[in-house]
Amino acid sequence: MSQKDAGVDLDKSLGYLLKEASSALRAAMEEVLRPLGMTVTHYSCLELLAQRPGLSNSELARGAFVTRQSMNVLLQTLERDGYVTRPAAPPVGKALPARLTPSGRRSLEKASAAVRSVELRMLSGLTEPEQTAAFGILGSMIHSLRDGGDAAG
Amino acid sequence: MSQKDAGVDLDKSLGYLLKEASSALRAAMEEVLRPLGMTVTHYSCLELLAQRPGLSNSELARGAFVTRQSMNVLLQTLERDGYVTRPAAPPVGKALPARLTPSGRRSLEKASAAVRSVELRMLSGLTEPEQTAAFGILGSMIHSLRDGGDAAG
DNA sequence: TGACTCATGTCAGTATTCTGACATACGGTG
DNA sequence: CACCGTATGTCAGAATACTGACATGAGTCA
Repeated sequence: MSQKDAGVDLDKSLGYLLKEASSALRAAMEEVLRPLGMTVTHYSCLELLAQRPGLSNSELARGAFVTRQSMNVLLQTLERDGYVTRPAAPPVGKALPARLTPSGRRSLEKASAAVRSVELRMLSGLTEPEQTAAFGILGSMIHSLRDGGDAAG
Repeated sequence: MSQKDAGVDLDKSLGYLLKEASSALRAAMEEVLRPLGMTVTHYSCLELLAQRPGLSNSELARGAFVTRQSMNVLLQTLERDGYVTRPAAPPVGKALPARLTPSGRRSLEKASAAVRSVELRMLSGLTEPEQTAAFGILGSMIHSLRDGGDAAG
């Protein structure tokens, strides 16, 4: 009731829009990943590993925006299912470098294609200059949020 | 190891950046909301209610990007703590219109100021034209994601 | 060498959210 | 009036992620 016809002049703050966009992206990714039996975090881990082989559990966790503990649970599943391998003993320190197996790489290929289609759809409404601008804008927002605004010149 | 000095040329896809920005924003919000004993979803619900009094549980859920079930749990807590009121019986249909109590409104004021400071910090790295562009860009991305790209002219 | 700090992996418990399912209430249609 | 599709609130169970805490390994410094 009053969902589509009401003006919905809610916040329309950039923060709300950002959350809305992120939510829409996640939903779209889940939709195309589900038929492949993969979750977004699942995919993120594999993609991270493909681009930077040998990442440790903690590094993977940071890259996927989850805790070490959550990523560890996921890695155990991926390892059990044969998508990822980790040495029995750490080569140095405590960090166990993870790597994709051929099976993991194959699985990632399909998922990667699916996700790419979502990203292309997301970009389809933007002009090239807008796409370039989006990179800079999001980058600036992240930087300001992390370093504390304009204080960290 | 190799976290700050490595190039981190990861995806750098717009999707990843969007997730990164959203994650940074959420973390920043949690940080300023925690001293007030509030979570992000908690705050979102109150803010939604302030701007659109009488929203139902389902409508609030959509606005906060969670399920009806999750929002219902939250609403019960907010009701118990005296921040929100709902009539015992639905005036029409099954939807129970929720409203902020004076206590809820007071609580929201502080939270709102805190969140606003975060949003200002996020915007501090952007020029005015960039801020305007950000609205349009995020809006376009959401639209394309929801309606299926350029197919829905 | 010994103490200190930091990062990592891991265990345990908790919290939050989600999926599935059901009954109810409104609106449209025959 | 009866039927059907949609939307809502709600209950129950499962999945997921988080916080807290601990021991280990590496680097630094006296």
